[in-house]
Amino acid sequence: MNFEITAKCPETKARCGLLKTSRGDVKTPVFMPVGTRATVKTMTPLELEQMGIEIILGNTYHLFLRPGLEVMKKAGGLHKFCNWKRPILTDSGGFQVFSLSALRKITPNGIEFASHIDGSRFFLGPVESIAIQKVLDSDIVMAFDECTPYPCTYDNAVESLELTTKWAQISREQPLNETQQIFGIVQGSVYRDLRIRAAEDLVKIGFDGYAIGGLSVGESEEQMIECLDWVMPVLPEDKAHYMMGVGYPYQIIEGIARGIDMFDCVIPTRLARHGNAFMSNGDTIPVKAGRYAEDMSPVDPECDCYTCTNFTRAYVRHLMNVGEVLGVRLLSIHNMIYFEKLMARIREAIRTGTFNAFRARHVSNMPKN
RNA sequence: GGUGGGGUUCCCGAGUGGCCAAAGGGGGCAGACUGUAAAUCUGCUAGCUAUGCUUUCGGAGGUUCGAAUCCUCCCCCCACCA
Repeated sequence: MNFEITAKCPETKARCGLLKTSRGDVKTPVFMPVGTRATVKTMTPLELEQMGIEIILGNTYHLFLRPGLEVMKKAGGLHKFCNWKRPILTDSGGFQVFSLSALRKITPNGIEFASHIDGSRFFLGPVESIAIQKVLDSDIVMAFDECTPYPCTYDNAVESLELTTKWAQISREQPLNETQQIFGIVQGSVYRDLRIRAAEDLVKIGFDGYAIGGLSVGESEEQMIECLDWVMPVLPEDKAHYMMGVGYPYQIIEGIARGIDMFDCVIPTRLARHGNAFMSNGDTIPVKAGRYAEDMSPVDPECDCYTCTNFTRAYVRHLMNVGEVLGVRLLSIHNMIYFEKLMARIREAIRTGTFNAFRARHVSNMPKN
């Protein structure tokens, strides 16, 4: 068993668990920082470890293009290359099918990409993606899927899902290193029957864990939650559930309430680079804005991270304003710790049976749309 | 002292008779960001009693229906020569 449930919320589907990998266990619910190009932008592995980060992401598409497989082989895999000793989950490149849609051509066996760097052509399908992830030697491999865009007609969603399911089967059949696990990805856009069928087909194939993809691509908050409500009852309870690409704190909390164990999102690091900081209640403030130019209070008065205990909003705003990299780093440190501590608080709330109350306190932060 | 070049909106800088409140940068301000083509992108940036009017292109005059653009004088800056 690669997943063990250690506590359950009496009122919701939330649970605490341990995701077991050969490079260590991961306490869930977990937020996984995104390290697309073999780095969680601006952060050192030591800093991440000290924050309590137990698993990060890497990306098949980006690492395949640069530095390329020869370098990865010579380095002895992604862990050694970037000196991260804890688990790594690699995304399959399926999201790039979505985000780089202008540069691709879909075929039955995969995607013909024009590299966003130099335009050179290459092919990425389930066979290629898994083979690359085998070289990367990530602990959790993701099946190669097509991240369906939104909006999407029913017919297009059917067509897309058929490919994703076929590719899931092929992905599952590819050889992996002994220590590697592989997760399947539920697509199906915002259509109930497609989402349910997608989940059922993946369960039939049988994966080490199950992800829900194709969310936070433009659909409403309600639609995102609805998809979880359709899919979660179909997924095996004793496997890890991963909500891909999500999200904001209130979205994470709602996901956990529905039985999600794993999340990843660029939000903490990207917003940091763009000058925004998370507050303890889940809101963000634009620290780089002129209104903070003379604000001598900490970025978040309730936070005890290195940034908040040593520097003022005025200083961070100044650094951002003049383009000093330290501003970006200080905000990245703060936002990363905010997310890690949010997850720790949630795990504690689940263990002590107070998760639903915790959740209620965060509901007010949900935007109305 | 002589010769040449130049002074433009917060800054740099384009414009050399009407399509100019004046390109483009920068700076400033606001917003966006969800399995990272993102330390990025978008919008606004003279004033007003606002489908129009007022002030603005070193200063003062002038030519013209009309001037940032042409003419005269003045002030200042830069380069080279003495």
